[in-house]
Amino acid sequence: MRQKTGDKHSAILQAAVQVFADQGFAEAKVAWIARVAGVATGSVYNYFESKEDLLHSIFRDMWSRILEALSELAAQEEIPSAERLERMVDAVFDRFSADSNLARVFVNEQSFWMHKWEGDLSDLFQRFMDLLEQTLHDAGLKPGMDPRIQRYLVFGAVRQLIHQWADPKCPFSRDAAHSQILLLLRSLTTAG
Amino acid sequence: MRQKTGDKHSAILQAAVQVFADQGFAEAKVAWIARVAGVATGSVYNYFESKEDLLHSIFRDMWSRILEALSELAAQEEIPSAERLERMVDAVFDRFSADSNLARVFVNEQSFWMHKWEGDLSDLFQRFMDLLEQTLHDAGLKPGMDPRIQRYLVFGAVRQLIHQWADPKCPFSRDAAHSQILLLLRSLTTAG
Amino acid sequence: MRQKTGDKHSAILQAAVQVFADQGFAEAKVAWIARVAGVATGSVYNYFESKEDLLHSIFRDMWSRILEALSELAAQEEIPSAERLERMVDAVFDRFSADSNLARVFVNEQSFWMHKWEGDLSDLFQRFMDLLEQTLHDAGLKPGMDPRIQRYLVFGAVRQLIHQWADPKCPFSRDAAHSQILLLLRSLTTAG
Amino acid sequence: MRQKTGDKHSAILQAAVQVFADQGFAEAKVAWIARVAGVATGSVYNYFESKEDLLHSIFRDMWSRILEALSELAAQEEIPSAERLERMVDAVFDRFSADSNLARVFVNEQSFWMHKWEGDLSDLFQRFMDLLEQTLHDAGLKPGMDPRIQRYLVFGAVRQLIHQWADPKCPFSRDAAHSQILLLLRSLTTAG
DNA sequence: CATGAATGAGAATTCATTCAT
DNA sequence: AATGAATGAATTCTCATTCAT
Repeated sequence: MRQKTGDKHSAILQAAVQVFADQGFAEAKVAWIARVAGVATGSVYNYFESKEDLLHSIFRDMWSRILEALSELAAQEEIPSAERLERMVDAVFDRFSADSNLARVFVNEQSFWMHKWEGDLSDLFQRFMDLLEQTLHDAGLKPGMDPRIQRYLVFGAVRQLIHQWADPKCPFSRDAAHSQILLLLRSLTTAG
Repeated sequence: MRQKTGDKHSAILQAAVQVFADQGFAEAKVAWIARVAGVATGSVYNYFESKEDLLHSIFRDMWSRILEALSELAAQEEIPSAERLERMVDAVFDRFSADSNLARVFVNEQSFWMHKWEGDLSDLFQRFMDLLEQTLHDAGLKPGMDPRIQRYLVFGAVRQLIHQWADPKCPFSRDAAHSQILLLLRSLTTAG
Repeated sequence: MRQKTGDKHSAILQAAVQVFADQGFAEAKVAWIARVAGVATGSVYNYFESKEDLLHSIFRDMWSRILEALSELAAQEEIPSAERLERMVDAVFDRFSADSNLARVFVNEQSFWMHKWEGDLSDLFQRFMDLLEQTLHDAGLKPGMDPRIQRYLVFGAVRQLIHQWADPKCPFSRDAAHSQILLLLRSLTTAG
Repeated sequence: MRQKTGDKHSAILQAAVQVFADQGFAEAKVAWIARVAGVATGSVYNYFESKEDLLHSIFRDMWSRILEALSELAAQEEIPSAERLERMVDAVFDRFSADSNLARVFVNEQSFWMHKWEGDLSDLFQRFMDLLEQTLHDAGLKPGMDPRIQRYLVFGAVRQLIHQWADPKCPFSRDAAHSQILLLLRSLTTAG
């Protein structure tokens, strides 16, 4: 049963997510990713430029999907802005809940590589942060709060919860994490 | 050319912080750290077991100092608990404000390595998180908020601010960052 | 310049024998072995675990072949036992006469490494010594001689002749060496 | 209690014998030899040129002492030549029985280094072999036996017994080894 | 496109030796 | 002579990447 071309591309990506999550990018071996994906080592290079490109693709896909979801949300003006904020966070949460390996890659590698790569990926992330800022602003932050800075606080808080949740030894449930982040969001807005 | 004077141990550690910050741990070369420290390559191994031990020592020193400062704070019962919380965050902030290279190492490497090392270092970090939880509890979180989870939100928020602040292109001042994190803390407590 | 043809496994082994013979195991460089074998340094590690594994493989092959020859001999019960003993020694002699580099590796490294490795290789050597003991016993040692000990004397004597013979400056011929060892064997047996 | 100068020299030599026996020359660390000898690393170089010189000194002392003993023996013309041969072997045996670490160094390193060093040490060994040849000749080898070659057989046989005996797992006693080598010697001479 | 053996640049680490004290 | 921290050359082994098939 031959795999279709498209399958191989994503099989490799998925394998890379798993191996990067387990070993970290630096320790991950391309040959091992290929093994996990069920292809030959050389085949990886038929689909990706390099090991680094693999990570880059993972991040690009990840942020593209997240942005796509968030852009839809942002367009739905009938939703109250406070609820839009919560739904944004939900969307991010959902993305990582669905794939704890991706969550671990995000947590471990994003800081370093997003800083190192100065290209399209930073733009994607920037758009995400801008959306978050706008939404925070619309939701009505408490007096004195600067959405340009608060967005980082919110992002950092969510990132850390994802970090904990992606750990198999995490003592609290996804739902508990989720409700606590909502409480934080509400306390930041005048409504809270 | 044999260097005898000076504290090589610290010189190497400091050089390592700088090089790890610039290149990332994986890309950092021991020979380059030695060069920066002004010692021979082999001398690094007179003071540290391995490149990884270098990073471990950096983290141990970092968390030891932070914990020391926080332990003092925690003991000062005459300070109102809400203020203690703010001072705790100040202490962490101060530690990294004083050394932006250390901040970058913290931001880029902590997640991965703290998970990989399961030893004394995790304990140190755990004690930090426990202190944070206790202080949040004492400060009086809003109804429904679980200090076991909120501590991660607070830690993540602070971590992210440090991340931004350590970036030379960061558009806001350390003071602005600081006042915004205080606003967040206050909004989490009933007082806010 | 990518070499595809030929048996790299053997080429590397053969090169290793030569280089180990010339430089000694400790002084031999893997890169040099690769050069002699006409392959890239890294290719050595496609076929062998380590430099030590290279030596181990040399010894395993050597003893396997010798044991194979001796086992055949031992099975031929129609040959008088005294002659079997001589033929055994011949077989060992032939093996090393055919490859003086192998002889030098045997002479220089066997004592140390056979003691250091406690695994399958020792078993192989043990079987060789047991065969020798049995053959000495069958050939009829002189009164008072213990085959459990005499086998070491015989082995040591043969080993030393190989040692001398493998030296380019050796003043006597292979045949002279051979006839002298036969005289010794005969003097050990009642027939002598 | 300060050590006298002479003590340090021999303390280092003795430590070197032990460490070379345990680890092999190549794996032995000068720093460890110094530790065992109870001196500083640098002190080794006050008494010896190099690590290799240490081994060289060990061999020179060893062969000097052996030759000294054998020369005495050779001079005692009142002793029957057959007995002189046996006493020669005894002397060699005694030397190594008294120091099993020295025996192991002899067994493991002599072949390689004696070949590598082409100087005074080879001469010493040569004189030993010449004495052995002369003694074998005097003792009266069986017809057809060439003392130029038989001396190697005898040397190799004795060397191998020393090898076995120096192994802690050796199943036979020193005395058994000794009596078996005497039986071999006797069978080589017409008297046997 | 698929394969996986071959490549070789690169880096952490070791350790014999030196030398300032 | 004694010390032991400092040195840096040297080497094994790794692994991302290539390319002949």
